[in-house]
Amino acid sequence: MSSDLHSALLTWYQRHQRRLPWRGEPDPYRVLLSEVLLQQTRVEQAIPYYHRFLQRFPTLEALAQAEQEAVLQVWQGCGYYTRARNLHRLAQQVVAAGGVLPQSARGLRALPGIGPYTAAAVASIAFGEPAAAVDGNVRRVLSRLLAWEHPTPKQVQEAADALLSALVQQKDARPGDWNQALMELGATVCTPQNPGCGGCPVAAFCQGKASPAHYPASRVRKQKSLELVALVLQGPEGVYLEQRQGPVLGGLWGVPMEEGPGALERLLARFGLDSAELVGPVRHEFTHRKLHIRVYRAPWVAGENPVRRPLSRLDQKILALAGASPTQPV
DNA sequence: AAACCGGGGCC
DNA sequence: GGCCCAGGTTT
Repeated sequence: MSSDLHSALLTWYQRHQRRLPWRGEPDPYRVLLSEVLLQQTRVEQAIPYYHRFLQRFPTLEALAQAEQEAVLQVWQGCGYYTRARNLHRLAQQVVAAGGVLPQSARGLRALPGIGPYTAAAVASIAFGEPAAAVDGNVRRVLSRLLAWEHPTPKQVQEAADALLSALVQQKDARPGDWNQALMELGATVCTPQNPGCGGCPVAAFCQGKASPAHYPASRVRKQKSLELVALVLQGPEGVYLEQRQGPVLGGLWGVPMEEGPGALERLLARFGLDSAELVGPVRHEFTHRKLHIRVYRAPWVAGENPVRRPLSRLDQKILALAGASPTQPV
C-alpha cells in the first residue's frame, strides 16, 4: 500500500529530476554549500552563486582561511547574509577540529547555520542517513496528500518520518533520493499555485487533489513602511562607505543612512555639512519591510571604489541613482 | 509560537 | 500587489 506510493514517486524522480550542478556530487562540502544556498532561495537563483562560490572557495579549508569580507563579496546580492557569515564560521570550526564534516544529522545540527532541515538534507544526501528533510516543499506536498489545512511543524515532521521509515524497510533504500524526490515534486508539480495534479505520480494517494489550493493555508505576513534618508558622499577617489552593523545587512558595506524624523539633519551633523542635494527617491522591499529612501548627495574629501566592498542590492540601487555605481578597475 | 532576516520570479 | 522560495536564529 504505502510502498506503492514510494515506488511511484521514486520512479517519477528517476525520470523527471532536473539536472542540477550539485546532483550526484560526492563532495559533502558541495552538498552542504548547495543546501545553505537553497535556504529560502530558488534553485535558479542559487545556481550562479554555487559556481561562483566554488570557484573562489573550492574546499572547506579554502573557505576557512578566507576573510569574512571576501566571503560576503561572493555572496553579494544573494540575500540572507547571515548564511554566508555562518557558513564561514562553520568552515573555521570544522577545520579547527580536524577538517572533517560531521557525518550525522545530529552532528551537523550543532554547527552554525545548520537547522533541522539542512542537517537532515546533508546527512541523507551526502552520507545516506535515513533522516527526513522537511522544507517548504515537503510541508506542502504532505499537507495536500493528507488534506491538512493547518499542519503544525511537528505533525509534518512525524508524517515525513513515517514515510521515510516505511521506505527504509525496503532493501537498498536511498533516503537522500527520497528526500529529494519529495522536494522535486513540490518544486515542479505540486507547486504553490496551479499544481499539475494531472501529471502527478502520486495523485492516486492524494486526499487533497480536489482542492489543492486549500492545503496548506497560507501564512499571514505583515509589511511595515519605513522612511529613510541616505547620504552619498562623493570624493575624488570614490564614495564614502561604512560597514553596516547589526542584524540588517550586517557585515555588508553601504552609504550612511538614518531612519525617521530628523534623519537628514542627523546625517548632515555627523559629517559637519550645511546642506546636501536631493537626488531622488529609492524604493526597496524586504519580505517584511517596505523602505522609502530619500537619497541626498554632497561632495566629500575621501571615498573609495564601491566595487571593492560587499554591497547589498539596496546600496547598489542608491549608488546607481546618485551616479556613483561601482566601476570595474582597469 | 511568533518575529525577524533579502532578493527575486511568477501570477 | 500577493505569494513564497530545498530555513535558521532569536525572542
